[in-house]
Amino acid sequence: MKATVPVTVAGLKTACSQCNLVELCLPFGMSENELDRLDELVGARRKIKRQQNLYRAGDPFEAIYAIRAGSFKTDVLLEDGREQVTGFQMTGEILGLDGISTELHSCNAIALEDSEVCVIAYAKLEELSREVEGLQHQFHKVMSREIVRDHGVMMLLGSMRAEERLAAFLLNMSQRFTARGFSAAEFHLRMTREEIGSYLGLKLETVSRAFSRFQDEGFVAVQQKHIRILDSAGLKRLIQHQPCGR
Amino acid sequence: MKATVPVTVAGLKTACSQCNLVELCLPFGMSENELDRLDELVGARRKIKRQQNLYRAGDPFEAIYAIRAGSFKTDVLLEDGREQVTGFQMTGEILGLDGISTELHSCNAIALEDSEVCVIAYAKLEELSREVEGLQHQFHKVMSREIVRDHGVMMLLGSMRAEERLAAFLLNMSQRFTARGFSAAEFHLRMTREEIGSYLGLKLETVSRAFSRFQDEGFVAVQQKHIRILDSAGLKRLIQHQPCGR
DNA sequence: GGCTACCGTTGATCCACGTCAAACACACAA
DNA sequence: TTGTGTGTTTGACGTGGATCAACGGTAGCC
Repeated sequence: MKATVPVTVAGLKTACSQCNLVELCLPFGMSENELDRLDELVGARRKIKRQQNLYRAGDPFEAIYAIRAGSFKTDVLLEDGREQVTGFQMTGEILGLDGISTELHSCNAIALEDSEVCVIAYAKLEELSREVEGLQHQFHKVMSREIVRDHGVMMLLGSMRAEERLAAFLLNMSQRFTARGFSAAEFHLRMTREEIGSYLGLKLETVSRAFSRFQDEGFVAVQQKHIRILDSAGLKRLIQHQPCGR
Repeated sequence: MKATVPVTVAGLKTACSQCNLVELCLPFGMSENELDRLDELVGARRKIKRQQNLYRAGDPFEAIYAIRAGSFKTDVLLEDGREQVTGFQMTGEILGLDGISTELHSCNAIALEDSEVCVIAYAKLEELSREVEGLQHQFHKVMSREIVRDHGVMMLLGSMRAEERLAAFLLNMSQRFTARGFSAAEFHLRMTREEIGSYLGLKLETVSRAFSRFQDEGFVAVQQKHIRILDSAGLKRLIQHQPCGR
């Protein structure tokens, strides 16, 4: 399929084998031979502007997406307009797995900044993963990891207090930035307080107050979306010692 | 479909092709030929007594499990003892998918009643699903469905009020009993109020009060764990019209 | 059949977080 | 520069669900 796309320099750039996100993404753990075959898989790239949808709930499912640059949120909407953010995704992470089950996407994926994704035709992925064991295995791991992550979010939402949730969120972001070679202590959040709140099951005012409290306590320095973590051990302590409340 | 496969008594007992749960379980959508091959896959069965663990967080992951009889809960524990129930599973549903990502189970699976599962060696499943397209596809659907389900739970936990959560829970249970040929209106819950509460992010007293309220309003008749749904439309209405609260 | 432990219900009170409201900060356009 | 809009912070107040406590029902077990 990639051969059918008129390719030049742009085409070259899509090669997974050349991508520095390999170790975060689908190709992780694959041998060089396998990686070469993988390059067949990734067709086009697609640029998504800030605030635009990569896909919407109800869209027919045809492909999954690997984030090459930028970041996204996924959310589900209730008919009465309530929004639940189900996740924030960064480079190297995979979007669209929700669509496999019904062949329709079940949530919305929206770019938090101008972003770019690699389009992975799903039919082709299934085909290739029947031949390439490493790909099959890694794909299963990616899906399973999403399930485990979701269970962690349930823990957050079901059993933790507001400040614990925010602390867990910040530590998680920090860890993911680290994995991408950025500072663990200082980063820029691409989402609003309202989006954080929706993800954490809190109102934006509560998120804002928790940020202020963390700042007062010396855990973090907050300047709008710019976060500096001053005492990550303190944040970790916060998570375990609080009585629940729910 | 069933009639065409001649099997010995011993074979009968494990054969997926003979199982009346086929249309709820992994084999769904597979052709007859494919089903025959599937019978290679399901090794032993295992009986689990009420309150016993099928597996625990931290156990090495080797197999996934299809519930043949009975029901389970899965939960994750925080170090300080807080429990979050991440799901309730019934016959035909698959347990253990969380283990693929790290090759360790990340949650506990506990039988809510004396139960029996089919043990599906994971290595064998990967192998066979490289050969049997229908199995591969169905397996992916099962994983994806779990992800979608989890997003629904996040919606519950993050954006719904106590009574909405319980209404959604009851409707979900009803729908799943229906899919298994049981009454949609009358069923027996195998879990305690505390477990329901943990799943829904509520305290057991709140669950109990919500049940009482539903009974007062004529939505359901509750007698301990025995539930009769009198007005499912009313429950559905409850879910959409309430202002949020969080 | 009666004991005992667990489970469920209900009431009174409390508090974490939601709601409402006002002010501020920053970005971008005219 | 001023305006306009979106996002953030902070305060005052209200409330849904947690907590604490007492009691009643049911099931498992001698």
